[in-house]
Amino acid sequence: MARLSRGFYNQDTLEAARALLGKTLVRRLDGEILAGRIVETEAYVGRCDKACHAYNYRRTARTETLFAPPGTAYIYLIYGMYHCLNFVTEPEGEPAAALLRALEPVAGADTMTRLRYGDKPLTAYREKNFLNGPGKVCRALALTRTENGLDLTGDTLFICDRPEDAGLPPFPVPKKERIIAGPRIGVDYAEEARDFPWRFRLVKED
DNA sequence: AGAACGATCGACT
DNA sequence: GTCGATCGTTCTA
Repeated sequence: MARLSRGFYNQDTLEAARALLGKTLVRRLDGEILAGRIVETEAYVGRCDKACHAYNYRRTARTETLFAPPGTAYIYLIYGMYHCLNFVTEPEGEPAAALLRALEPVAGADTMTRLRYGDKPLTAYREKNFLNGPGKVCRALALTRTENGLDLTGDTLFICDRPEDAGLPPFPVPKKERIIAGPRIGVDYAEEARDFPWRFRLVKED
């Protein structure tokens, strides 16, 4: 199965965050394949970014994963009850990562729905807000701190250019799409970094 | 040891 | 639009 190699992650974080849009994230869970098309990311760069956990190379038990080799999964607990998944970028020792913010479901939708909503009835509201947030994505993929540090070149969690690269049916890609950049969500405390246009979304053209 | 806070979400007005 | 849930991480002392 053709997946992104370590070399992909070993690049500038802003470039990686943009390049991840449209790619297919694959999660293997109990032999089943869960997958989604990446449609929203954010960049976090420890060297220069006060919103990054590892700003100014701050090294703690939590941020240790950000110093790992590129192509490592950085997963942390936020607000005491949700998790966020990041893809570590840049050469080892440069603490930086792309945060996964949203997916379009590609495979394993039934399982993802159950992980996210249990037996609650599916409403239009829930359909619309299925995978459009970092905590939601981690819930639907059953990712917690247990998976922190996973190697993205392994078999449990990885990224492909297209669903076919993981043996999945093709995803109907919209004819016209563009990338929208804007300020990141939830980093108002981060002084000048709050305004960095480091949030990237893949949106359909009108 | 204690306190403050957070890369969120869903319920509610 | 507002607000509370909930707890690990981090810093202070």
